[in-house]
Amino acid sequence: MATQSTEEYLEAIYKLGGEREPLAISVLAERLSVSSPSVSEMARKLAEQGLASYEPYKGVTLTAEGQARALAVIRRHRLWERFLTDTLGFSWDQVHDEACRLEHVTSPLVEERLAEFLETPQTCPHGHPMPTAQGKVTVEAARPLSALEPGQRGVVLWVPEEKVEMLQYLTALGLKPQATVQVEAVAPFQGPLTVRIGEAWHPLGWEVASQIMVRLL
Amino acid sequence: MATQSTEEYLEAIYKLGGEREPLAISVLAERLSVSSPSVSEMARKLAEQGLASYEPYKGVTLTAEGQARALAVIRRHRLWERFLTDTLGFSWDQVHDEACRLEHVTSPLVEERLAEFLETPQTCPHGHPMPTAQGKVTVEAARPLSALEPGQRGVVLWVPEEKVEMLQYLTALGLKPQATVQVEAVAPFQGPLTVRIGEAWHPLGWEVASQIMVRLL
DNA sequence: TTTTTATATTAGGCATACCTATTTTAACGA
DNA sequence: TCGTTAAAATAGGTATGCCTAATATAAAAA
Repeated sequence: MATQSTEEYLEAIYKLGGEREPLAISVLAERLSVSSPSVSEMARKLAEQGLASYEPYKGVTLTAEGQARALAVIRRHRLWERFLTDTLGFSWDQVHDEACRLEHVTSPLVEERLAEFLETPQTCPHGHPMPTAQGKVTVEAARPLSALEPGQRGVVLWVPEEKVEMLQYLTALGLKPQATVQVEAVAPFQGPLTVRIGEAWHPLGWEVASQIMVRLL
Repeated sequence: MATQSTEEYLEAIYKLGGEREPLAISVLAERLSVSSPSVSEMARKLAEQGLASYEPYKGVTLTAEGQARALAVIRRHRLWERFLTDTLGFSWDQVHDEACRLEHVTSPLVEERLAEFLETPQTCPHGHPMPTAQGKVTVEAARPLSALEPGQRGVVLWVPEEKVEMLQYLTALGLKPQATVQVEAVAPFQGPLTVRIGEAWHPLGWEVASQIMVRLL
């Protein structure tokens, strides 16, 4: 049985792209707020358990089994987020931390019943796609809002889920999944964008815009 | 912050009566399925943290703070049990183990919203009373079904929550909270009872009957 | 090619929460 | 009162998952 800590590593590796290509130890350490030696050690253990492949100095990559485990955890996380917002009435900036704990104590049976109760949601409240119970996930082709040219419009697909202050800011702007946003202007040198959401125009820092993923209209 | 393990000890001590009088180390060890030395050690730590008073060879008792913590955990446990049965449709024999894990990862905010969503339930599915958010609990005066004389009737108040097979057996008998049961006969020497539930008569082992708590009618 | 620098690993420790084996305590019966 | 016994304490050890400090590696710059 995978420990809570193991699940957190698998989830982080997956989200940082380690299901595709070797992920640097330092990147993982940064994300999990632990030291590099701790990550090295865990990488070795994940490899021992067949959940990751790991070559010293080369980084860590999930095996098929590791990916499946990671997606199961991510599915539980996103189901709980939906429950917390849709059923208990939490705002989308409150639910990530709660779900981070609930995801590790959820049996497959509770996962299944929860999904039924929520009527099989297709995304989390931040727009990220829901992996299926079979461990598949379909990620829609997306580009950052910052990549749009002036005059182009996009539909928001997803936003970062773990940044509380940014989520509160995006709430104020109305920048949530399904919202339509038009880029009116882009300042050079990765400068701020001017975007229109509904009838309102807003300046938007490039750094923020680069984290809002959209589908081009 | 109390660890998960700490919470489990507090909960077990409370349920075994250690909120009233010193509880023997061996009783706690048996309940938690750990060795006596492990319990001794944790008893000392609980005392250090001000959650229990502990005198070697005398047993362990919860302090006011320890009781409050224990009741908070028990409240979360019972709220999750209600959620799992009432909202997700689990049977009452499936929910204890799930709730045992969920109870340790539930913030006060989730606890509060969950209670609201469930419309402030007064008991768990097994009939045990719900502690309030303020850490108070009212336990109705009860006696075991085995203490009734032939001819006496009682209303089931609560049954053991953690014994899966017994709960399945009680389901078949219809012996659930609020059910009325009449004792028709009691065999001597702690022998089986004959009880009537609705129109049906059933033999009932004394050991089982002693764990069904009722209010005399 | 050699040196520098960033990154990662190894070495050695710590806290938690368990364990078994051994010793101590307390209570009870002879 | 003394010896026996059951319960609980201490002693010493393990695995997990962290840490810091020191060392090794690999990649980039000189």
